Amino acid sequence: MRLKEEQEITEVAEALAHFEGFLRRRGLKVTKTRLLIAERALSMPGHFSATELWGALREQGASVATVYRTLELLAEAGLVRRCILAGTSGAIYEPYLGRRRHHGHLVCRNCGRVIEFRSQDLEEGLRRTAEAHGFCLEEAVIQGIGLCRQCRESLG
Amino acid sequence: MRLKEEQEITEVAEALAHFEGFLRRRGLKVTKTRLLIAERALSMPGHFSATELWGALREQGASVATVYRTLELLAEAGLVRRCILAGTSGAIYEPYLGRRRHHGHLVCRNCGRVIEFRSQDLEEGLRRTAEAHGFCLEEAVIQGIGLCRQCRESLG
DNA sequence: GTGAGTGCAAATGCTTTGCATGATG
DNA sequence: CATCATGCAAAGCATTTGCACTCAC
Repeated sequence: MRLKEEQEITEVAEALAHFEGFLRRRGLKVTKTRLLIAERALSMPGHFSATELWGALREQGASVATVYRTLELLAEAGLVRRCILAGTSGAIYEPYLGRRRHHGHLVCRNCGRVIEFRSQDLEEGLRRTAEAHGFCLEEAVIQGIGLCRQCRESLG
Repeated sequence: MRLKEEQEITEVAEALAHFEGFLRRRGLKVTKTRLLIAERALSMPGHFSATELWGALREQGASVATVYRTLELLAEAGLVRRCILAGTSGAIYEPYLGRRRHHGHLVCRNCGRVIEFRSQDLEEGLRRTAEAHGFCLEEAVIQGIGLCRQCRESLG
């Protein structure tokens, strides 16, 4: 069995290859900057904002504008997901690779903690509901807002 | 059986009473401006942005700042829900009264149409998942992004 | 009367855009 | 070598904040 770290590296590499294919299919250019941004974004350990990603890249010469433009492409390619957490005014993204797909979020409204859970069954239910409306489901957002165990106790 | 319109008026009136109680319980003041904004927000036919609501109120002298401040209170009182639709950069709200509670959204990524569906069963599933993590679920966001029937057909 | 609420305008922060320059196919 | 991508800086919005004035309690 491979180490978890190796798996992740492989996963990111595969995703980058996928991204290259996506760019070519759309007649877009495969540039160093795009690959740089994509790699950093896909290697992020969890949720991140565009500004945070930029912070991790600006020393390498990437501009905010390009970070935003590339995040959009990554989202369209399905490699990154834009998600919505409580209390944040800006957009938050997360890498959306194999092992990370099909999860939902439980966001604590008190401490901001985010708990991830497997959401395949709920997504399946949502898919059926969508079909009943003639709607073709491509992506599911399943999220709960409330209090995590700790805050539940500390707030009484 | 009462007319639908009458029901809605009653519903808004009840919600306003609830809001007053909420304000008093929190030691906040019941002001004309707050009630004005609340009434307009709760009477909105569907989803709206803070700016749209302000547009419907500015002639009556309410300022943007107060609209934002009051929307926050309404959300805390559970009378308005902040929801997340595709493609919008700003926050979108919706009245969240009796008949409208417990629904999810299917958002078409092509035309922007929003289909609402009853989500009680899915919410129940989410609640169980949350409990399993010791999380106390207060609000559920269940949403699908994809293509509506029309766009599915027209895009081939 | 007193403290909270409000309007106003300025500030902030995130995101997008226009344009000249540079890299890719 | 024609185009598309990039960086930079400026513009655009949505949202928040500071402050003097006003109103609910």
